[in-house]
Amino acid sequence: MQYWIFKTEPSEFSIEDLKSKGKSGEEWNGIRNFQARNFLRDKVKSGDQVLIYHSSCKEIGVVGLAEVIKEAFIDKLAFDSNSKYYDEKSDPEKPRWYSVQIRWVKTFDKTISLQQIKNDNNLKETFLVKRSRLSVGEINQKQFERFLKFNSL
DNA sequence: GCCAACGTTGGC
DNA sequence: GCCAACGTTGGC
Repeated sequence: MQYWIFKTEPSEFSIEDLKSKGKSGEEWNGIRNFQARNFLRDKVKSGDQVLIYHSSCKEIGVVGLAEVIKEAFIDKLAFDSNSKYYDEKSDPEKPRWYSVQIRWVKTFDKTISLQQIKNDNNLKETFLVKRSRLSVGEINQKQFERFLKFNSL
């Protein structure tokens, strides 16, 4: 079991949008950063736990939990010239970008704010603080449990 | 809306 | 393969 944080702008796609997709979940697509892509393509596995983080919004922070229900598959938006995620350099014979499927598990009662994360000795070591441009990143079990504990406080 | 940080591109 | 220029992210 591995633990991840996926970032999203709630004005584009929020945890409530994910919740509305129900058990079949939603494709996590549009990731256009190579390191994040490598995680999605090579490391993220079915059953992995995913914390959802809202960025570029009023209440920045970790807002809930999801889980992976389908491992890496090709992100077809890269081939759609009408999509904002179109990438002319992605060759259908040799796809560049990948998605995974996740489904909503729970929405936290209260957002765990970036400020709280920065103030926590354990959580301040996460990529949310250290590598703020990365949109998909791994956290360890201890950090994951710390997030859940924050929620239950 | 500003701007610092930083990932990506492309010329050499 | 270096690195300057460029574009984007994301907190404030």
